[in-house]
Amino acid sequence: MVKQRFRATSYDVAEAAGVSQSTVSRALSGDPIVAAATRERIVEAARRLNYHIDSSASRMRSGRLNTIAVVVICPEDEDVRAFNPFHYALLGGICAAASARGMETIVSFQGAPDRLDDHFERSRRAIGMIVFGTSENRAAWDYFQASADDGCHVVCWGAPAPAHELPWVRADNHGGARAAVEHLLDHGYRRIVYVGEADCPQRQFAERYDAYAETLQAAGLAPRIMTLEPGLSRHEQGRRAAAALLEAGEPFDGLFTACDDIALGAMALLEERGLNVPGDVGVVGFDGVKAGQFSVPPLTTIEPDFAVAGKALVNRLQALVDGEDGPQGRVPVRLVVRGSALGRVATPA
Amino acid sequence: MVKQRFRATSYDVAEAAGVSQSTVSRALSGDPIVAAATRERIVEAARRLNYHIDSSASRMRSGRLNTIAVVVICPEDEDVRAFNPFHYALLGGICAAASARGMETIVSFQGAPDRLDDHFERSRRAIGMIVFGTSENRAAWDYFQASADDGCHVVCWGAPAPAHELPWVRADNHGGARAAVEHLLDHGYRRIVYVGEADCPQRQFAERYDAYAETLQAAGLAPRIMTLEPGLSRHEQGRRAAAALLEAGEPFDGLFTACDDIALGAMALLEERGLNVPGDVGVVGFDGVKAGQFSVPPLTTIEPDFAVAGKALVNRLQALVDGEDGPQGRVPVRLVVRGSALGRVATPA
DNA sequence: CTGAAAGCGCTTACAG
DNA sequence: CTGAAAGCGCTTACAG
Repeated sequence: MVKQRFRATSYDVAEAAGVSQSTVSRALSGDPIVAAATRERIVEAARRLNYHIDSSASRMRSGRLNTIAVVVICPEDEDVRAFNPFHYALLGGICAAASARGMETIVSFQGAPDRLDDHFERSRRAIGMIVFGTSENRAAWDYFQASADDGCHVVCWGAPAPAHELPWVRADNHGGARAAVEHLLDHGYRRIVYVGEADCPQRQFAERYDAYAETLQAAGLAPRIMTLEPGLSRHEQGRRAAAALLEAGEPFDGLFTACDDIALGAMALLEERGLNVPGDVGVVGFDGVKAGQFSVPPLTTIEPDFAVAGKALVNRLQALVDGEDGPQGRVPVRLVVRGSALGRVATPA
Repeated sequence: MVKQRFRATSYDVAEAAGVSQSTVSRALSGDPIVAAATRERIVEAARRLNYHIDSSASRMRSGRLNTIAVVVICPEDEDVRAFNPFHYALLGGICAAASARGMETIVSFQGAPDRLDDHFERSRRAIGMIVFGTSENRAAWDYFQASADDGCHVVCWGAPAPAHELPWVRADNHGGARAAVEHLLDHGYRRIVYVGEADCPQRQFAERYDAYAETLQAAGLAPRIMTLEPGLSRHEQGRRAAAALLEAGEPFDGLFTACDDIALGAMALLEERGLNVPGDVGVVGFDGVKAGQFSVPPLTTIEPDFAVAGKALVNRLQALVDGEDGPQGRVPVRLVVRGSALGRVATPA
């Protein structure tokens, strides 16, 4: 219970173990040249004195940083409540992957245009940055693109805008969208509309649309897109898109949406208007967010492997820092079948 | 686009500005004693050379750390997908509060018993730790309790076990639970059951139960509790509890649950069994998680102020480090009225 | 208001 | 296999 005021240095350990300070440093950094018996004495003395290597001193002398900065781009108002939970799962995957590689993660949530900050690498706090989050905050993405242009090491999830040339890691959007559409087709849905954007800052959405269109055409069916109203939450965009589809009058019986939040919004509106999901309309989302487990019906979705995504981002950043400009990364996805696209119910008329 | 190999030091800036290195250090650290004209020359030179203070060197020399470690306790299998989104919102609040105080946050997700780690403070990476997450991972909580006993500075959200004596910050569970129960009463519900635990490691749950019971008794009604099956997800616990209530046969028309995920599970089961929420049963949760916005009906809940919670935790940790053992913290909550407790529908019989 | 100098606690050639 | 010594890049008394 006693808080220690005294903090041991490597000199204290050296004295206690009867060796020089440099030998302590070698022993505790795992240098195999140190004799086993010597190492044992040193480790024991360090334990007794509750000694731990001072990270600042070690970093300064060695130049090795062993830290990654993770920047989560939020909406400009920085409201984290409304934030897409997909990004939180990705954050967890990145932190776990970094930890598995013996690296630490400095995490910052950035949104407000006047508070964007990329000092991490310049001040030698981190070897580089992993950036991800909402593609809506254009100012933030432009800012970190500028950081990269300026010599910082930046890797991102997604890569939002065509103009942005950041090294990226993405989901297998093609395979995922194909699996989603095939799932709908297999369950008898034929008039399947894509809800999202085909030509938008969020490149991943465009990839999902392309694979959707290809898969439908391969089945001899025509693609159809319902685009989103800008400036709204994904959920609200989904609601409005579904409403617009009903208003348009053109019949449809399936929705493949650019992300889960859009799907949840669309489902809610369809139910309100008296349509049954999946009996009248089948719905498949993309992201694997937790809320989809609890919706009524539970949402069938495409879920990226968050652990693999985290590893891929960390590896890519390390490679970039090491000067290897490796290939872009793709993260595998899987179809999570829940209740929202289990098949049409034949209705009279 | 050119990556700079050269990294300027304060000596380079000194030379460029025609002053000594110590003056550069003073000017850039904001020491007001430096003449305005000198400071200007220095700032300009630093900008030109793209100079930034080396964080390791600064920390080593000054001893000031300016970093907080944030430990998010996960389930032992470290599956971040199943993780309560409430904790993510709290994480965001903490990072924002730290940033507003000019501090950085090292974030780690810890779950597996053999990978628990509290080296942050010992190795001078951080001034202390803010710990929160699932109360189910007892081994992890015991571990960080031991860290605190051992002299580390630890502040937590909630404080899970009675045996744990960590400094904490908690929601205003009393006020929140009272508001929840009063909302149910105001909308005509009379047989209101608490779903959760009254006597459990999660102290916050106990506080919510106590206020629930008090409020009911003040209205001349009898409290009733339906406890949870251990070892399941909160959602599944909610389902089972609702099923058990139906089986018990004793009539009820309202549920106040210990957290939102329990409420969502309970609502799903009630709907499956043909009961209408809120027409037959009113439901109010606690946490303000996003999934509650999208459930059918949307979940009425008690939401803590995440920004205030983050600030309170950061302040409390700083005070602890400064040797001021201030009072425990309470974070205000607000009732978020959505659709799940809008009133009974009078049904025949 | 500014400069010369010491020193924070390590890692790592270099020498033996 | 181990030790003596230099030095990473700052901050901060001390002197002027």
